[in-house]
Amino acid sequence: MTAEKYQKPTDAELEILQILWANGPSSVRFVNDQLNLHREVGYTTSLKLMQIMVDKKLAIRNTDSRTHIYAANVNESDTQGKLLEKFLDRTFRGSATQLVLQALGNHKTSPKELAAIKALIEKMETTGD
Amino acid sequence: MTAEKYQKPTDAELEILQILWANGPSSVRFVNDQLNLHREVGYTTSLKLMQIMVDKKLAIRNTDSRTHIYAANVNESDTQGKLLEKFLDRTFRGSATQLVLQALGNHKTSPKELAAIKALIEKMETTGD
DNA sequence: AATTATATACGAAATCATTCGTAAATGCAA
DNA sequence: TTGCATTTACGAATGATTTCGTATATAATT
Repeated sequence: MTAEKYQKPTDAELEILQILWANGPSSVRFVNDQLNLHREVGYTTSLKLMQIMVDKKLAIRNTDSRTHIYAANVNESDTQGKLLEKFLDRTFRGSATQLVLQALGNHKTSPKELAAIKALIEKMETTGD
Repeated sequence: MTAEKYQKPTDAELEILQILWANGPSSVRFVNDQLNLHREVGYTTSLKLMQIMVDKKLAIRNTDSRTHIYAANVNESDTQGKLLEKFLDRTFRGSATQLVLQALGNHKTSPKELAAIKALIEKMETTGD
């Protein structure tokens, strides 16, 4: 299996993308250590996943040195947007409003964050028309 | 496999829950017809899924008549909340704010909905302290 | 140089979700 | 009653994702 078209990351792949997004280009060892902060994952498991991600073009790697360095090859907010789209349809029948109400209702959001969201809404209210 | 502890619905199960939530207690035939409005699913596939859902306690069924009647056994907004929680962690590293900004940013939300969200935020701003 | 540690490659096992074929039971209609 | 349609039960095939064992290569250490 080589050269695939654009594919959405699976859960395990997304977990790795998060690490690459947060930390920049990284070795398998580093990514595996990060994963193991939360749950147990074997080294070769992480390696395999990251190789698959390269195959899917979700990541790229630099093989100059013996320790290959992997980097995300997809944009964080684009990816989030696509996943959100699907989640929204599946879980909230497409109602962004319902989702937002749930998200704000269930989580204690700081005043500062609330203000930021309100600001965005107000901007949308004037611009959107 | 009988009597399981609380489990999250899979994608296919969630699709069926949506139908049960929207339409109330239903037969397999009805659910299968609804699913087939969108995509092709065999009758026994739907049946099997719904049986699994009973096993997982996601649904209950009434077997009085030959045609069993299935009903959701989990609450819609509770379920949405749990799924949201997981999605939020996986995709937005737990930042509800980021998710909300994406959700509002990407989808054209009507002025009425924006107003509703703003109202909620304002209520939270006064209550929350 | 020999040993040990660390890396990649690869295939295949394990797990989980989805799909369906087939058999058996039940009700309905001719 | 006989046959046809509809239903449930069950097991197993399929497919996708995740996990890991083993082989091999490369570098570092003694």
